[in-house]
Amino acid sequence: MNPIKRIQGMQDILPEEWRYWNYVLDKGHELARLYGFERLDIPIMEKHELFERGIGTTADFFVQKEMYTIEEKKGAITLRPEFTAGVMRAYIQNGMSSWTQPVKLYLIGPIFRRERPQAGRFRQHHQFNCEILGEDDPAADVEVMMLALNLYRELGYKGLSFQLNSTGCKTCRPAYVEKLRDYLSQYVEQLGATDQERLTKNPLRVLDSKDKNVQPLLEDAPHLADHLCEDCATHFTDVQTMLQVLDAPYTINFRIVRGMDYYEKTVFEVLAQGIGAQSAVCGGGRYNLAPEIGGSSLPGVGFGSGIERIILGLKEAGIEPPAVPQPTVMIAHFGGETKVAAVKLAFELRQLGIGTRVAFARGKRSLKSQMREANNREVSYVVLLGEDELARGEVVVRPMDDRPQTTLPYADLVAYLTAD
RNA sequence: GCGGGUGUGGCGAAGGGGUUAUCGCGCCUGGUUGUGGCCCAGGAGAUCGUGGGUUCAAUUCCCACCACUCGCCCCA
Repeated sequence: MNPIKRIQGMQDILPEEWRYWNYVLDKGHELARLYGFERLDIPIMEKHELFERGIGTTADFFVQKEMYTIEEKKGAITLRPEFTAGVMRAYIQNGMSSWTQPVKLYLIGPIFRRERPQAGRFRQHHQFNCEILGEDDPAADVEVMMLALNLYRELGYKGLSFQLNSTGCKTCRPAYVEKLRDYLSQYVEQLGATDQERLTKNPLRVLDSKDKNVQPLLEDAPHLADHLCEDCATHFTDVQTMLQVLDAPYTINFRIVRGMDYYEKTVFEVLAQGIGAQSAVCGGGRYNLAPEIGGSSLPGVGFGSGIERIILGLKEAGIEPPAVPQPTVMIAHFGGETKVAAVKLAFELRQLGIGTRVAFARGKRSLKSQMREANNREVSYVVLLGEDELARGEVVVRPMDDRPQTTLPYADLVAYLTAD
């Protein structure tokens, strides 16, 4: 029988990994609260149509990333490949427009994309996601950006900066896209097959091309930032002004064009080292996608950050999170009556908040073996309950460091254990 | 979808056409009638990824497949 193995691209998160996870998640919760974001959870599956309409079928993301979709009698359902569309659905469905605006939400959970896995990229990964809904103030853009930046800073990342761009809006983008198309059309011959296809379907994406032959052509390409309408231009300037005041380093990168169709105005990424060939730990921007999924116009801004990638970066930088604390006591016994007493004592200690393990054994088990287990588990004390001790109402307490062991009345045990 | 790399006890590795497949870590037992770490002795644990081919003989050579992994693309 071949052992059954994990599905490709999916991970087990083992106990030793959890100290990293807890470190990151605790900081995420803490910052979210500090910035006034409230937690939202949504289902990991939605109707396929939500993503189809929300993400946009011309988006590379939608076209190339296979989603995990199940055909059901009532229509196709899909494991979420991102959070934003589901958040918008939840906003509309739960009538959040009647709440005090803006609504600030954060989410933590798994995301599924059927890509070929590699370092820093998985088919199931987890994101920490923050969204501000119902607000078009550029200060909101800056707030989510700073939340992300401070998350990484407080975790211990160094040398962080934003890659920033504006993708304009429905008013100014079409005119720019035509200019870009005209410009690029001169070089059709030199474009690769995918870039040629993009030129017709979504010319903006050519700016993001990794094709080394195409990159030189982009040197003199028109920049969207120079063709923004007044509203978008002001917005872009305001964001930059605030980032400067906050001493947040950023680089304007006209090639940042994100993969989802719904972005407008601000788009940004935060790059990090040490996550394989991947570089973005965080991507986000401003959008207005409620109309696509059947709601009224609603501005939003937010980011998603890959938790696995944050952790890879931490490891690369040699940042050590605190260890998960272990129980401090292990109770050893000699079976029979003494085991029953050990089990009882363990529950009493736990009631008092003292982390306790009991040595398990179906039959006889040597004290040596129990001591070895206690040593491996790094408990601070072994409490020994033998026949004699039980009869006399005593316990032997054996500190696992250099201190001598002592025999105590049962009643004095807690005082001894909590003394230091 | 396309390329590269790797598959040998639980984990990490070495090896090599033929006899009992090696080492380290981990695990178990004993040395200590009821006392861990260090040391010593012993022990359990492997269809050498799967299938086929070559050969008197394959875990070793060849082919295919599968899995894992890294990269392209794209993304968190």
